[in-house]
Amino acid sequence: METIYEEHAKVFKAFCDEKRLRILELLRGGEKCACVLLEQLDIGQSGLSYHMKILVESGVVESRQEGKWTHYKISEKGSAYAGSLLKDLTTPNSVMEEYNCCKK
Amino acid sequence: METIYEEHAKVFKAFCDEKRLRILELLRGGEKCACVLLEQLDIGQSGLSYHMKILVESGVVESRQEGKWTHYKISEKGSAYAGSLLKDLTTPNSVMEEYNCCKK
DNA sequence: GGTTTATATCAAATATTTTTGATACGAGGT
DNA sequence: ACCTCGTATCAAAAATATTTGATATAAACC
Repeated sequence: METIYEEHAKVFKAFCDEKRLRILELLRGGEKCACVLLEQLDIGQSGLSYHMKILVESGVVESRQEGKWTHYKISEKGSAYAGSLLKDLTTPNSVMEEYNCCKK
Repeated sequence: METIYEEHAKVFKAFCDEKRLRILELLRGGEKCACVLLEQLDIGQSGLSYHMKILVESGVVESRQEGKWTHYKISEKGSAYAGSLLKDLTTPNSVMEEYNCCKK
């Protein structure tokens, strides 16, 4: 089992690595097959596979199999979820009472 | 010097760790002094300091010194920036031409 | 001046992530 | 069937991140 924190962290892992940000940048240009990503990035095949797995697991990227090729694109739904999660995580929670320990 | 990718990654590091997500959750309840965070979290003093530094550097949290105490709160501006950055990083870029190598 | 208290920084230990090369698997083509 | 090609997975190495305890710094109080 996974805590809710780990689950949330997984979403943002997509954006925490230079290589993955480069991949996302390429995918902003539209769906790409792994071979295109491979030739644009300074990265090996197994490395790409590793990062694509993290991206897909974050929900921000979705993959589509076509014969032996895998195509990747940014998931609108997943991105929207990440955005609204970020908003949730940073929006003041009015239910909780404000209190301070150490105001003199 | 830092690449734009590293700079962006830094922002989202705030959300990629369980401890930091817990801290953000506490800060959603309003500004907190480090001592309050320390007693709520299962974490040592230097560990808290380490995570707060990452949070502040991400821009999502801001700190305020008051005598010997440090108070932390979620930065509205920083959070908004993170949100819009996330949106940018996942929004299709119409300038770039779509192309695929391997459609048979 | 000293003492106490809150926080930051350092260095070492530990844990996690990323990279790399080898191998396995599965889909097409022959 | 075999061969090739694209991808995933594994295990080991390398790189980073996190935790921990010790020490340093700086503010407030005596």
